[in-house]
Amino acid sequence: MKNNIQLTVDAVVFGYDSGNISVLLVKRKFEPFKNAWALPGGFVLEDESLEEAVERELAEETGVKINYLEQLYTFGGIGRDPRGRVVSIAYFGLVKPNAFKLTASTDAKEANWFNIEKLPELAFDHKKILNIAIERLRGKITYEPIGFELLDKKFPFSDLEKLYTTLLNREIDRRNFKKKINSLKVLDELDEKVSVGPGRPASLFGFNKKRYFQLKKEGIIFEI
Amino acid sequence: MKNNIQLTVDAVVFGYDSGNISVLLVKRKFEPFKNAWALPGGFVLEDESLEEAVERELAEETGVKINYLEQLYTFGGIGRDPRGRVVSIAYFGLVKPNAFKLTASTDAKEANWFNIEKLPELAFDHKKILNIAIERLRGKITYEPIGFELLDKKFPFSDLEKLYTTLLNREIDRRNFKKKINSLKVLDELDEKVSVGPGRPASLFGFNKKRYFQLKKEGIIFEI
DNA sequence: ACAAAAGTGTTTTCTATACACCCATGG
DNA sequence: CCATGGGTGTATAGAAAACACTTTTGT
Repeated sequence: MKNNIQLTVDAVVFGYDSGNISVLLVKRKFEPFKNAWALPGGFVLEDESLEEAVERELAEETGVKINYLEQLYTFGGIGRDPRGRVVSIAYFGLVKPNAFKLTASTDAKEANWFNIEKLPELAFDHKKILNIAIERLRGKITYEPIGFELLDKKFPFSDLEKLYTTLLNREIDRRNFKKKINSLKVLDELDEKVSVGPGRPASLFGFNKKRYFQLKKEGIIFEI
Repeated sequence: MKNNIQLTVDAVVFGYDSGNISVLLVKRKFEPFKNAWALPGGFVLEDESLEEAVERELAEETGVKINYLEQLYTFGGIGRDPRGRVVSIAYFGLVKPNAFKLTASTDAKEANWFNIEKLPELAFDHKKILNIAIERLRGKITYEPIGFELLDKKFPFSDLEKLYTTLLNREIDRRNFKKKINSLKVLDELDEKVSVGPGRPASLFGFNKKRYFQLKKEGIIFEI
């Protein structure tokens, strides 16, 4: 009954900042695919859960602190790793902009952020995994209020709007969008304004975690 | 880098017949959990894909011919198998009533169908897996026209209606339901009627695969 | 003063829901 | 002839979509 299948985890971690969706990649130090960019990840240890494995690998390889993590899909095709049979459980993660900016500024490291429109060649079948993750992100954001996971604790409403237009790649009517978000009651308007460059200063919003988790539990469909 | 993690697949296969949703279980012949009911499944071989493994195990253990198969979730908790670290990739399957009836009638076998409301104790964490699968089935049927996978090629409209009322556990207005299904244009009305017992004979419907796959590709949301 | 971004309501259209009676057959 | 299940349309309410101007700041 013993098989010789190796088990890995891979993480597709998205970050967002002012109109750019980026994904976290690491440069491979060893063969195969030495020097190619790849999703962070690695072998699962016998005494750790899958989630622990993902978090450990992310910490080791990138130092990025994840904000949201869910299982994406398991890839088990026969020829996907030249070293032999390797099955990989892919995870889908989101980080807040501060984590994002931090690592992004730590240039010249072996980990880096790439705009999802401008990706390098990827090792293994990681391109395929990434595409599935992007699809999931696009899909998920329309029926679950997951977008907040990518924004700062306090954010102007226009950030949220820009996130949706970027991700869905279409214009959104600001008034209708606001109406819909308001109807969910997940946003608390704060007594604080922020002003960046010309234009009227924007109120900052926070999101109401309690209400948010309640909606998630109800499996809310909110169809942007 | 070698780990000692074993990899299995498990299948949650649903069948439907006249108001009953059933799931396919097998009785375990060996320890651990000898004689307990469990999801069909087993170890993945090194030279087969995950889907091949599921289909092989299903054929070996139950003889049931699957009609629809998708990956459900991967379970990798540390203590889930007393034999050691075993990670299981669970699949979600649907069969047509004929396959369903066939095996159901082959009584006294080691494989059997159980109404999802009347389940026995299950081995391992299979109860948890099954619950997640049921959730997925309920959810999926409301936003993807997946229900047809559980019905015969030709079926009276009332079968479809009954499937939905059973699965969603609420009454559905027949006229509104018909309107909604019709608007998807996935049903072709056939020039054939069937009559079972008293009552007006029902027209038979087939479903339009072409249109159906097109909708699936579009990720249609149809919200029953 | 003007350019740039934020903020705000109303009308129209479409979709969802509620609702009840006639039809065709078997017994 | 009656019990059983199949088949059909309309009116109302609610949700989504279309649509443009005013406010506040920086330069």
